[in-house]
Amino acid sequence: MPEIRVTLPDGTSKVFPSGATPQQVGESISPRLAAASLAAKSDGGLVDVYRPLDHDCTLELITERSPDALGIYRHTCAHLMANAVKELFPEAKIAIGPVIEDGFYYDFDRDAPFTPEDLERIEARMREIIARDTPIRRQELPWQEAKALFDRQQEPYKSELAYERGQNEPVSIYRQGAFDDFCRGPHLPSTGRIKPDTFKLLSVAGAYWKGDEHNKMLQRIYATAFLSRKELEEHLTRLEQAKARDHRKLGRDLGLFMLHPWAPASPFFTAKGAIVYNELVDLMREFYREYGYQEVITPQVFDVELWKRSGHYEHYRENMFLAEIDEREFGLKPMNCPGHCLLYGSESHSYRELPLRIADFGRLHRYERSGVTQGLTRVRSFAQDDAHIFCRPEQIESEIRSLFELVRRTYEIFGFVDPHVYFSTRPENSVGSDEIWQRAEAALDGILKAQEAVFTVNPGDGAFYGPKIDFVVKDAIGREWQLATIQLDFNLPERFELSYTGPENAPERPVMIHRAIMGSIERFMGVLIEHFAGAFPLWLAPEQVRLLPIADRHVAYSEVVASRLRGAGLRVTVDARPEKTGYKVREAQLLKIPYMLVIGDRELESASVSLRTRSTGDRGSVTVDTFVEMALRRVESRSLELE
RNA sequence: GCCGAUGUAGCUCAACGGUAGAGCAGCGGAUUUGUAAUCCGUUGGUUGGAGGUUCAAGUCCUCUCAUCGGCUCCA
Repeated sequence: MPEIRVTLPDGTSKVFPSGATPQQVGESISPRLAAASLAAKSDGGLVDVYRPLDHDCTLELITERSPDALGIYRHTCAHLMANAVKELFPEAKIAIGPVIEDGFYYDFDRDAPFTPEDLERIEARMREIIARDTPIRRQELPWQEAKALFDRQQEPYKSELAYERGQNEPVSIYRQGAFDDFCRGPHLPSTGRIKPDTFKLLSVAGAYWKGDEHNKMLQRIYATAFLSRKELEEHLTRLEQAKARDHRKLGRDLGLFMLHPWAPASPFFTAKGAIVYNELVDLMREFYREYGYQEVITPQVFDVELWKRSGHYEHYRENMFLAEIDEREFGLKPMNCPGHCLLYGSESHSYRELPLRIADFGRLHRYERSGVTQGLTRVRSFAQDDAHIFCRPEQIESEIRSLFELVRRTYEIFGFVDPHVYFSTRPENSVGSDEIWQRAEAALDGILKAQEAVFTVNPGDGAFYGPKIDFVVKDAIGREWQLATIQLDFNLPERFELSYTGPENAPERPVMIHRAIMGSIERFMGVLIEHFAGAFPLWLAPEQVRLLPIADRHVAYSEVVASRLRGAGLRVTVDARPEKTGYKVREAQLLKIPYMLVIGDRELESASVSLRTRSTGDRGSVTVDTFVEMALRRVESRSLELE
């Protein structure tokens, strides 16, 4: 009998008869290891524990401790769920069921929708199938046979997949009892290996077959699973906590913004919310002074001639608010760039003026399809910390380098330390010469590498007019939000025939850099609310200090202190209601007001205040001067700390 | 836009097809209070909107609007 040599992770190797399984290899090391193995990794590829090994190879048994374990476990859970659905609803057709970041899902085609009660039944049936401890077995077969099998089972989606995948690779199916699934594997060796209290079905959602909106909409069941009950519970707790810092809930509870059905997806900022909003804008204005930007104000409504010239009428019209007035068609601006091109083009420019950095906080309106809008993070009416830099090609690199610094410095203030960077390169359908694209991409690439930034390349995902860099941060619920964007544009200057006079006294074409650091102020604020769970750093807090006089006789002194603080530029209120201190403290805490100053007889006598911070509670007595000095220092440095 | 869910007082939630309610908030009064809820009283609603079924609709049906979870989209 032929023999094979199996090399283990510790470097040792053993000889086994050909056809030995990872399971058997494991048993030769330790029966406990074999029993704990979910799957195995051989020559870098994942295999089932019962898959015969037929040549010399490396082998690593995958236990729960392995990083590959969770994915395999979840994938087997997905099959288990589909198995249960088919038993309960034989008419449902199975589509695909992949593992995702926090769990897995499975798509089904069925006329009747799945109800929450159905989910409970499915979960219960999954546990029954676990109790049966049905073996799960892999079978490799020619794609024609796989397709024929699924045709017999009237599973059109699986049949289609078998046909498509079979053209390029060998195919396999996994069978557990009467349930067959088209799958690459590997899987746990039996349904009994899933622990019955480690998964949970979460929700039902519509999803198009193959993600194409022209295809049929299927029903997707989202679920999650972990290797232990404890981890599952921790995950569910995290979801609960995320809900508590949802900016839509906090926005209402803290009185920051509201929405009205008559202005769908267009937030109203209250006086408090507007304070936060304007502090964000002021921060950018401060940077603009330092970085040499000039701020402009441009119109909201333009004749569509502008949008035809810019290309928006052709490429962006479905996202624009259009209106016909006086037999003329107008469009509300969705972006500032075309307006800035008109501004640039309205006078002649010398190369000596460049780079020209034109900033604009103008309101933008984009018609977002109903169903895609969300709180502050996806809206129809918003402003960006938008700017367009008109420069010479050789200035691109230093401008972008400086933008990187600006992004880093801005995000640092909020404690966003690791935005993910995406670099999108030239798409198929693009404008501009090869030479200038190469230069643009090389510049971006060089800068990214020089920054030692970790970045992901999205080949061919750039704008048609130039490559772009996006910065993405994660919010409290793990959703990723694109904030900053930097785009190189050779197209609009061409379309608007922009020029400047070069050193040779000849007209030259400027390059445009579109850039936003916060992105949309609305979205940025939404992300910030979640990031801080509503507890804004002092400089952003709408109400920075609340004075809490203990009794009526302390109110007058409290007003004196309040005037002193207001005079120093702090945002202060006095809670003079005849309530107990505990009541006032509770309310101030719930509003996440950074500082509470309790004022009673002792403070009155010593011209002091008793300081309480929202984060650490009672800090004892300080003089008013000491408090003002400390608070101002925190505001001016935009500190994230309160003391 | 598509699939599904939800919509009752400012907020959180009740109400079998049979008289729309509670707590908190608000308002009035009492209380003068030392670091997360003092007590009493009280206002508040075209049950998102429009139709329909029924003796009777918050409840059932149709349409519509908004929001939520996804899909698609997201220069």
